[in-house]
Amino acid sequence: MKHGPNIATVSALAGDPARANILTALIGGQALTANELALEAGVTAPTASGHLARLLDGGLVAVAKQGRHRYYRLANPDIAAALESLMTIAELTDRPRTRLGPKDPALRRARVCYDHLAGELGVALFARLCDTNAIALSGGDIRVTPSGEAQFFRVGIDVGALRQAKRPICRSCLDWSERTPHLAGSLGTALLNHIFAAGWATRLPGTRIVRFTPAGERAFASWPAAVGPIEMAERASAA
Amino acid sequence: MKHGPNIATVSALAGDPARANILTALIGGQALTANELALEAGVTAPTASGHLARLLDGGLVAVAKQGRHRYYRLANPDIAAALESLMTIAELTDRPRTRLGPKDPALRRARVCYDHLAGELGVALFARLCDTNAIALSGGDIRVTPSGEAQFFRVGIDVGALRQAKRPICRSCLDWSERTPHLAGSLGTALLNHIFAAGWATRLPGTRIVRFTPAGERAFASWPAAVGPIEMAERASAA
DNA sequence: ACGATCCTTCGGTCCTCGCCGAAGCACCCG
DNA sequence: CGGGTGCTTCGGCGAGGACCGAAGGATCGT
Repeated sequence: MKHGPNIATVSALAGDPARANILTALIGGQALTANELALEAGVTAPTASGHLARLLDGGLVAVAKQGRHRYYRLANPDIAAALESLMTIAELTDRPRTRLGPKDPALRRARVCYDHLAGELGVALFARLCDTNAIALSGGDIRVTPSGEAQFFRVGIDVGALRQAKRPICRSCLDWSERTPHLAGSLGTALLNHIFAAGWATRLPGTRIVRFTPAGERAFASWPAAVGPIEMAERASAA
Repeated sequence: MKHGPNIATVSALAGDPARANILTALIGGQALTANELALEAGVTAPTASGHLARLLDGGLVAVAKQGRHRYYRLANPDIAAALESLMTIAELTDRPRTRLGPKDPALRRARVCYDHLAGELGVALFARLCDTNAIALSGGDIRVTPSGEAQFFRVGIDVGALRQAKRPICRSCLDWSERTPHLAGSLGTALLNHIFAAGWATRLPGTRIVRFTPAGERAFASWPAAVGPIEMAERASAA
């Protein structure tokens, strides 16, 4: 009567409002202390502590103690992806059609999804990478094409180096606000890091919101630049 | 302090063992009666009825009354996709490393995911379609290529007709046993229907298992169409 | 070494919710 | 129009667990 993995235990963990708030806060990607999470969840410290112990036991979060602080974070990027995927169906099924707060439009525009970019701009980036053939489907996984690798190299991202790590380079992550995928994986992380390093955007403290400067958004809109035929030839002959 | 859709309500619905069993049973794709679901969940009829009322209210399932029977089914294919995605992380985080029953290998081999094929063979099919350039990434969505459309047409699947419906043709769905996507959407449904119509496989009654005949599996292995020499050359030069 | 800060464990209260048996509708059949 | 079947509602029981205040480690600063 029951086959396959048991959904119930995991769902029950995410099913409590306080724990859901904690998990949602952690999608931001940065590790938070128990007190910060208690505040975020709207419960007292002891209550939050109990919840965190449960999440830890369930394998959804991990902890790193540093002095008298304990920094909690999601156990791995897949958890973030699953949570976003849960949000997509919550968005559909929630009865009180999501009373959207003032920050909501900004969240939908651009936000952090654990360690990569999500929202309209995240989805747009993904679409751009597809349209310029920088990435392509390959046997159920997403792959960086040779021309894409050259593109990324020109803007300072070394895909070859990313290949060393065991973590997947490209992974799709379903965007809850756009209902279409955006790019996760180590390449997604590298791209987001570049956006911050270039000063195109900053994080709104304490939220997942990514705020682009006007100039930054202009630069981002045609990034990474498509490789022209001349550069292609140069690069080919150089290699 | 809380932004975005509320995960908690949806997760709480899936967080009860009885309800989780009900939902898992419904991933099979066929609508089941309240009594069948009660049996599946291991609870009495009144209890199941209460759970179903809750799932209905939460928008996770839909019901169609037919005579004195009430047939319950998942509210839409996206729910099935989200549930499979939940299974992927349940598979990772569950403490008692998934005691696999006797049917488990068959489930992993090939199973129904609401209305399309999942498991090893489902993932293999998806990979084959990518490798033969029948489908490709396009702006965050999966698209049927012209050559793919011709391929499908040859085996009796009219993609043009599928385009009439508002339902997306291609959609990726994360496979919990393979941890890599397989094909959902109306094309995925059409492909699965073809598999049954051709007599290559049958459903094991009362389960999600799809049992291929030896001959059927051989035919399926190089389906829809072997790559012609011209396309092969194209791919070779591209790489 | 002392207080301050962060976090957890403990004890106790309260309430939600899962569960069943029995009764009540709704519908089909003879 | 009764009897049988499928499903739901009702009443009551019991357990799990969410919550907080207070107290107990652990660790830093001075």
